[in-house]
Amino acid sequence: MKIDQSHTWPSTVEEARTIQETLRNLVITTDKLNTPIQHVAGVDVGFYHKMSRAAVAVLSFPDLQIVETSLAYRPTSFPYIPGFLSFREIPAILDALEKIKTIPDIILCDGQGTAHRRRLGIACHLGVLIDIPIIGVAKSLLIGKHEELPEAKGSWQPLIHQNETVGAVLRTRSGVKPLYISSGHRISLPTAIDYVLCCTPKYRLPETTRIADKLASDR
DNA sequence: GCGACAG
DNA sequence: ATCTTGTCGC
Repeated sequence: MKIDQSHTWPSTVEEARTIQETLRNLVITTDKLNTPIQHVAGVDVGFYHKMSRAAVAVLSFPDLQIVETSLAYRPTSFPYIPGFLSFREIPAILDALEKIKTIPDIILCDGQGTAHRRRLGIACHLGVLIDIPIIGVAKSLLIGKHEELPEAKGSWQPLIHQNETVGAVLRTRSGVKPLYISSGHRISLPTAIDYVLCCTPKYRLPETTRIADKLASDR
């Protein structure tokens, strides 16, 4: 797919913060999906030495079979700073997405969406840049609080930050640590939860992210 | 000031 | 994220 990479990336957190404050206004948290959903994709990034390796895995939906994958390498140019993950990972992800022929209807992204201090986690940032429906799927908490969660698969609780529901804590498998789900772009929280569950037939993590994870970190 | 802190 | 083998439990 064609991707506009003509913009420059910030070199300081101050600059990055300003970009977040600007882009947060472009995020859409209502459903604007292209139906029917035929393809879902997972994206992830692995690091070694000073290189970033981004992986994209496009799966058919709802059967979740691999349709296409891509890998891209690029020097890591931004450090990991909580709240600024997107500036470290997105450049390589865009390179990998550029190589994909099948444009996914929904992307599942490792990390938070709106469950972010400035409501612009990596899923929102990436979503606004490529204008594709995207869901933030994080394995741990960045911000917010929530009530205790029942042990049954499918149960969830709203994730609250500054009196606002910014995401959901979702049990994707009984008796296992929950995932933190939030809107990235062009999808509502309830719909995001539905699709995450559809992509999680067997393990804690969605098939999309499991495959992308493996591609990004396999040796 | 102190502790927390996606990947 | 990454460093790392076997082992306990369903």
